[in-house]
Amino acid sequence: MSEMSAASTLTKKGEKTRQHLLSVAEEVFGVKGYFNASIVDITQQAKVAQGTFYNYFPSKQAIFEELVRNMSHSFRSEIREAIKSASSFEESQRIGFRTFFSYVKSHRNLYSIVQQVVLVDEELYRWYYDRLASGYIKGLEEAIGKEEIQKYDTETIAYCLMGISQFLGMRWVYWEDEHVPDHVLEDAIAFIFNGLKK
Amino acid sequence: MSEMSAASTLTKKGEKTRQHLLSVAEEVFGVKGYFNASIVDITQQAKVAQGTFYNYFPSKQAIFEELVRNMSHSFRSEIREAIKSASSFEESQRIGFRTFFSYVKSHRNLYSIVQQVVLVDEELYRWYYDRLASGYIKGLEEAIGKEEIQKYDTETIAYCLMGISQFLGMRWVYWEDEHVPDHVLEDAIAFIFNGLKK
Amino acid sequence: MSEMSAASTLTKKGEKTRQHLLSVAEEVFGVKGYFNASIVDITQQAKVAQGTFYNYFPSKQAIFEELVRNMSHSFRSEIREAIKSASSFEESQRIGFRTFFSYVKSHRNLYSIVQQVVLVDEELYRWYYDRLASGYIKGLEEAIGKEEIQKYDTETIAYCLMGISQFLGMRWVYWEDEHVPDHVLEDAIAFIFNGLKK
Amino acid sequence: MSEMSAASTLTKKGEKTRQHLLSVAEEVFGVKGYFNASIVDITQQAKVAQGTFYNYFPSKQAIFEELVRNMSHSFRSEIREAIKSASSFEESQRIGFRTFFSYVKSHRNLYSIVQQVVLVDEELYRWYYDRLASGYIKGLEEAIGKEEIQKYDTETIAYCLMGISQFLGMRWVYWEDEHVPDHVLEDAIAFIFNGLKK
DNA sequence: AATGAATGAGAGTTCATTCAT
DNA sequence: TATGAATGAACTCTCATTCAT
Repeated sequence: MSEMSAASTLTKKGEKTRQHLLSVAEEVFGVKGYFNASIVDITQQAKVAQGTFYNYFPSKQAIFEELVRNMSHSFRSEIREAIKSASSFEESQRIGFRTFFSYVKSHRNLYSIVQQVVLVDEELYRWYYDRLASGYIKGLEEAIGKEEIQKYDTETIAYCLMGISQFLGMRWVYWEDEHVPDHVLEDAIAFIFNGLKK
Repeated sequence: MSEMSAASTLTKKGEKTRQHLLSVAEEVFGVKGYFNASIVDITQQAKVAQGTFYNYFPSKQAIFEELVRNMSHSFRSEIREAIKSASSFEESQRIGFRTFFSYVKSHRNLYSIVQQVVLVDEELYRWYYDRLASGYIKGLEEAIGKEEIQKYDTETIAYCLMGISQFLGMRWVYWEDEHVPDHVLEDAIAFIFNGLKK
Repeated sequence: MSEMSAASTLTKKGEKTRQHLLSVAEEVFGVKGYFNASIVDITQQAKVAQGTFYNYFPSKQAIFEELVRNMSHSFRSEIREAIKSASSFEESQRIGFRTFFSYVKSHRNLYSIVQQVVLVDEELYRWYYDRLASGYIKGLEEAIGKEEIQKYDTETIAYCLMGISQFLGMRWVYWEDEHVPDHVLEDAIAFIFNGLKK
Repeated sequence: MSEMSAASTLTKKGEKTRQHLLSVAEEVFGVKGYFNASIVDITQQAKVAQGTFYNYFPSKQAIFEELVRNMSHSFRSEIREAIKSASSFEESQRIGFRTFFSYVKSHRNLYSIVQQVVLVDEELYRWYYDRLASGYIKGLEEAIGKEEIQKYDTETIAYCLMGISQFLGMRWVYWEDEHVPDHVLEDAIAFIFNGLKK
């Protein structure tokens, strides 16, 4: 439940090992998938003994969940940071989308991991999208307050927007391993703004 | 009907067993997930011996793939049938969405299975969405031809629409096990049509 | 125990099926080996149902044993026939060797089967070589009686001769799938006759 | 010493377990045969868990092959050692035969294993006899050089000699579980020397 | 803190054989 | 006579986890 679980005290060396395992696990899970990846895969690639893994994480599922939570935070904070300077709802959306896709492009493994959460821990999966949605909802409510966009049910639109970015990311970044082409991004954003504007 | 030939000849009894296994597998995979479900789970629930399974399917993955292909067909043909009578693009979309959600509601397990395909066989996963997308694209091109909607890149919009339905289905049908509420459906459709109209 | 086991009465059609299975089994066992070959391999290649097999043979081992016994007979009778006309011990040996190697060359599968007997049924294995040895012994005793060769322990020499033909057959026929080269055959025979002559 | 590296590091305890498994496997394969022996047979007799087996050997075939290679080495080095002191070709042959038979007598299981190699891995089988043959050939060439024996094709004679020892070993040591009787050994050696001498 | 040996339940799959039709 | 559906025990192998050092 706590986001920094594990042991109460860790020496510097211990902390380093722990982080190393997390980063190796990110790659292994991303490439092989949660179910096809084994603890041995992780420990071998990390060049530690199997037992070492269990000094830092209580189970395979635990390290996976920690990765997901980490990703959720880093991803959302990156977006938050990026749209800080935006002066309008439209601009913030545009920046948000771009950031999302470039994040996905450079964290392909993490993106792949999210898709697997549903099979590992449904609760966590819902948590992940709930948190993500709440960011969207806040933005939408503000824009509605300022009468920048139509008065839709914000949760509905939030899920629409998440669906759109997820599927465009899947189609271009994940399948083709390319950046989402500009004309695609422009058409998608045009579609969305037409859909939202008064 | 089946895309994979399997055995050369199947008696009536054999065909029945095979269908029974398929239907039990649908439930088991849907509930437990592909990786957590075992052949024993399927054969026990189907009340046949483990060996019987392998008289009809060469592997666990094979039966899973057949389920996905079956679903792809039945789902798309149901939609196709439903929107036959629609007199405008708008009406066909509205009917299409409704049909999608009611299909998901009554085939919860199949829906859950699709989400897992990506982890089992990525090729099949792409095949599934490619086929689905091509249906959307055809409808969009027609509507553009008739100048009912704006001239967007149709593939982009197709993936947007698939993303939207997927996420609304996930949020209300899959998580809450309810029908998508009317106000959600209406807002989503309004959003989409505003987005598309000239 | 009886060499014609199976059913008491067989129609013509039944007898044909039975022979067909035997001949297919010879190939399958020869190529894949007893343990790697399955009844399905045999019935599929013979184009009959699995159940049909058990109408004619009580078990996998039974058909294998019948093949071995058949081979033992046909092989020995071929040799016997061939050396009938020989006018001296030396000539009969020379003909015997040639016949052995050409038999092996044209019945590669049967030869391969013999090598497996030891793992399937040790008793049968000993029976096979006992019978073979007794032919050699008879010939040797005769030659000793006629003072054509030295007075060795005939069983010992019989096993020496069987070992020699077995290993030469293995080396040239089985491994290279060629006829035993003439110079090999000549050297082997020279070695043997020097060894035996007074 | 081992030709296959297996794990990167093995503690003393690990090495002990590994050797124990090898020695138990030798007995199990020797008694039941490769195909009739299961990993469970080995681990139960070794009193370790099934999983332990796979900590040391990647597969059933791998441990079998290692046994064969070990045997090949130990057997040949024992012979080599034994005939070191021989002052003539004749003496070395006599000692070699005796050593062969006493090796077989005290390593009945290993002997039985060799007979099975052909069914498990034909390449390994040929390797085994090639190596063995090359020892014989070297001895024969030397003797020919010294004009101690006739000028035969050495490979042919090597296979003859291997066949002879194999079959005598089978007949007396393997089947009767006795030492090869002296009169058999003497007759065989007489036969061979008559065959070889000038 | 780190190791790696040991575990054992459970996985997917094979196959000789039986039996009702 | 021929069929092929059904069986279930047995197989090889995997892997998350524990524990003594």
